[in-house]
Amino acid sequence: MNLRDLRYLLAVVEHGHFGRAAEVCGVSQPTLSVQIRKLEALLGVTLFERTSKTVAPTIACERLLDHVRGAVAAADSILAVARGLRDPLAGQFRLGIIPTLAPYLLPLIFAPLREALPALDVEPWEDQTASLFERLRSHELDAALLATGGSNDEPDLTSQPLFAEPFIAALPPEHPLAAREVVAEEDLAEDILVLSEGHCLRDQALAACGRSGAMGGPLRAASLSTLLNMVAAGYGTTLIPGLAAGAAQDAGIVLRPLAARAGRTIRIVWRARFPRRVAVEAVGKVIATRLRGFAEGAAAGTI
Amino acid sequence: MNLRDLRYLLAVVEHGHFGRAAEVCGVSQPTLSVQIRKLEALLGVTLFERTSKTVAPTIACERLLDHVRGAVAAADSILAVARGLRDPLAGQFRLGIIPTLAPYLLPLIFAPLREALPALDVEPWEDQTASLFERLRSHELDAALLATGGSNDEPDLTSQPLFAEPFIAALPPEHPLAAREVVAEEDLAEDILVLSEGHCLRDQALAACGRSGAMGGPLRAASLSTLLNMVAAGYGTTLIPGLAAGAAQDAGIVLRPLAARAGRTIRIVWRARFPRRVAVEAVGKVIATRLRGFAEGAAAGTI
DNA sequence: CGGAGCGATAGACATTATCTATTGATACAG
DNA sequence: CTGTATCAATAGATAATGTCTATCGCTCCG
Repeated sequence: MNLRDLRYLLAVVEHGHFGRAAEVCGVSQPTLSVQIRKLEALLGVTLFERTSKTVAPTIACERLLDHVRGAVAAADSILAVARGLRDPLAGQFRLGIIPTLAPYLLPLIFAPLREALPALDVEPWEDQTASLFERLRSHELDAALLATGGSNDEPDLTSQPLFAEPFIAALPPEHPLAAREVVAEEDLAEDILVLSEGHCLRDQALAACGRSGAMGGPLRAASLSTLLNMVAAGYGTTLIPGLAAGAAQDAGIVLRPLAARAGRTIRIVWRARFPRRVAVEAVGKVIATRLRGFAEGAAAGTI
Repeated sequence: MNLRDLRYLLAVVEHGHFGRAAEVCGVSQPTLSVQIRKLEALLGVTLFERTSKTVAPTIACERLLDHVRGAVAAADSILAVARGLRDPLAGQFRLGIIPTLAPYLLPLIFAPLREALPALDVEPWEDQTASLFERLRSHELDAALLATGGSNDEPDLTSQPLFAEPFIAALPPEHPLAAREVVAEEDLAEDILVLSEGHCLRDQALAACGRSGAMGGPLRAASLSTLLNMVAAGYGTTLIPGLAAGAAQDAGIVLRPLAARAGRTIRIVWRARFPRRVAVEAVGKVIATRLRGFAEGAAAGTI
């Protein structure tokens, strides 16, 4: 069965005349006659009672009409909805973001995203790196903002760097290192506090100060916010990402630039075959633009 | 857009695999690939994210899925409903019947019709001849039981005689003619009562007794039932159709066979192009069979 | 690095739709 | 009652579309 023939059928019902129905459908009258006959053969039902004067739908035809109209309407709605889905810069866009980035980056990019891509409905999803990779692969996310990778160790995923985020030394006010203008990464190694496992920042912070393992004990913060509170309370030092500087200062923490300028690169990652690459790149561009010049200021301690 | 392609789409969504979906659809894998691509081009939307491992529907595709399923379901329902409409001996059958026949014939044929054509839903419609012709022509009726015609004066209609219905003289008990065994039609002419205009029986009764006009006054019965009451009350005589004999006797009327055996032929009439001719003929056959042998008995006064 | 699995592509072929021209039936006017 | 007009049906040619087989290119995996 063909939707075209169903439209022919409706046209004949509406006009009660093969010739005029054909004209409306943009085909010749014989075409309509033939197709209607085929439809009748397929359905096993006579659809019209034809005379040289009138073409009247049979009772069977009338019984079918609602269903026919339903099918045609559904088909039309497919076309209509598809038309609304054509724009790759419109509709849902599920963006994963790591927890050490989300609370500090999102407030900065929401407004620019809304301005630059008003039709794009960006839905943020906060989760740790490994989980974001999973969700990317299972098509639950369209893209993710991560601080890892960049190499080609994920062949099915593509990424693009958006901005560099320097780390900053975070010290309790009474800490000896707080007296210095610049802090060497290695000097933090001794009493550094880190996030719980699974946070990429944990590994990066340890790597930056030259430690391979983590310090023991229960003092592994589950969130960066908790970590800041712990530092402020004098439990130790830490490295924080540049965008968290404001929150750290609010917590009463002393910030110092790092001697070797350790940091991380925030990248946007997506499936290589994701068809709305333009949306990914548009979102990436908005973020990169918003964060332009941030790295230098943050690294220099200018918050 | 094509329903076939929508089914292909659903198969790919269901199986997440072009090859298996193709197998299910009974076509080759390239066919499916091509048709899906065409559909994507038509809709302007990428429907699947393909890798060598997986075929995942895009968000746009998921947004469309409900509508696609709706269209396919509607198409299937067309086929299903049509299947139920295939039998010409099933479904609605609107049968017009003239008022001087309906109340006496219907009780006789309901049971046989239900037995012989259990799936046929015969809907009787009582109206005068002219009105039945109109409704036949406007497709409001599928067939009609009439006592007129039979010739080819209605080129767009066809008819078939079902049974002969003799007229019977109906007399008040005290009427002089009631003394006779057989009444001559002409003897009724003097004080015959007839139905109001529009009833074919009126003209036929007048013609049978050799009168062209009707008798004046307010005594034109609107229904045969009224006419019988009037005769019983002694207002005059009349000719009644044989099937009404029972009702006439119940009213206390004396019945006598007619000398010249005047009568009418009941025919079933339908549009020449009506596609369910088999249904018409089946109904006609049931009626004719039920009334077989009736004419002789009625004419002889054996009720 | 080679084979297996998968979707995409190319080109031949088959099916289906559509067209023009015509027929046959019917209604209407002279 | 005959010619004309109208309409759907039919025939045959042509165009459009779908489908097939064979093959490619990519990716993953041993």
